[in-house]
Amino acid sequence: MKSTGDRLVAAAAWLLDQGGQPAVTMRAVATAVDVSHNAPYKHFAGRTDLLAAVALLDYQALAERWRAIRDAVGEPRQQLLDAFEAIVAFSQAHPARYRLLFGTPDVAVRSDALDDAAETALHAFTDIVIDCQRAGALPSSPSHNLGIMLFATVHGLIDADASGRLRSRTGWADIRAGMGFVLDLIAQPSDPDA
Amino acid sequence: MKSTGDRLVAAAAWLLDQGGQPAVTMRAVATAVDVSHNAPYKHFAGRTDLLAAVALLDYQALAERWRAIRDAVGEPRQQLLDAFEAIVAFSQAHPARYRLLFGTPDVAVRSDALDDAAETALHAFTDIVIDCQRAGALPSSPSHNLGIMLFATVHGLIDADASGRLRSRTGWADIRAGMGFVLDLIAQPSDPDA
DNA sequence: ACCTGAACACCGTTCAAGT
DNA sequence: ACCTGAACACCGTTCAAGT
Repeated sequence: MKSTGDRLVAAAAWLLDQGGQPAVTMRAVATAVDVSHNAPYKHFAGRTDLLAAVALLDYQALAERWRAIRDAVGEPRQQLLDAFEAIVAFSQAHPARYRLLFGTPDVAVRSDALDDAAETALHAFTDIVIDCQRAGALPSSPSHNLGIMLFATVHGLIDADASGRLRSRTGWADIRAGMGFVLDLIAQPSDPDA
Repeated sequence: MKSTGDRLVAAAAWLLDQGGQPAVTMRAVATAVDVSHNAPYKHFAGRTDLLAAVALLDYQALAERWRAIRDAVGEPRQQLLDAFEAIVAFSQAHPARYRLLFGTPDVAVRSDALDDAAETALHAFTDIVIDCQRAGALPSSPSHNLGIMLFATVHGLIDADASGRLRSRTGWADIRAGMGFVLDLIAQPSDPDA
């Protein structure tokens, strides 16, 4: 049986999926777990802390997913496209939770543990970028710069898509098409080591 | 003398700058304008409508700014960097208002008028991209695709910077450095028409 | 037309108890 | 240790009046 704390986090995640941040009231979370409206305060300091707990789990799951993609067999370039696909899929299945992870925080959901988890996730992503560089599918710029630039671009396209400003302007069927466009733009025209 | 409606919009923008979305309560806006707590409802349907009015003005001002940059004398590539600089400066001076324009909306602030204004602003930005293409400073990909991709990337870097995950990972002094990196990555290695 | 005051149904959070 | 019930100071929004 899961602890009350765990059940509160799960309920908060579920409410985020159902109705976004506004739906995640402490009272609704408590009701979903069948405790009194203020029992959550015995497990979390407040609403911000509860949301941070949701974000922590999602960062960890995302890092895990990216590591699994990298460990699978396949071309690095395809693994990078799979990594894009993974984050795009998450952002579409759980928009409010995606925003909690990568959106500019309105209510600052920050902590050292959370920053570490975000760092670890971005590290798993960058590892795939590094594999692409080694395979000659991406230029040999500093990996951290290239990694954060590529992630910034998917993130930007995700936001543009979510706000409806992507499809109408570009003719791209989806964000995947956009990232293919980006990779083609920056791919080495020819492998200098070949 | 400005109308009460205009003064409410100005007060909302000011409150966004001071304390972000949470600070923009209808009551605080009303108090700032010295009217009763529900007078705003005689001018706007509700909080969402008031925020939309702020966003509309900001979209228009941004479009104006980008047009001015394009009309100034100078190299297209430098104008593009100036365009990046303009949006970065706005995001740093008015983070909550920037989020209102380009962040994924938690409370959907949307309307046809707002979509049009956003479209117009992105158009002004893309015009500068087109000038760069004509000057051979950017590849001749479809301009809409290139424009939205470049905007997505600045936006992503702005979010990464705002959440503190930029400087620590890349060593970039600021977002301007990041966009210089991006332009170098996708710039034509040599002008084929030269 | 434009504004006010009272009121309603919510919130997050705190406090004093209960078992 | 973990939970409950009452309470406080807020919200957005609505309604019935006022000028």
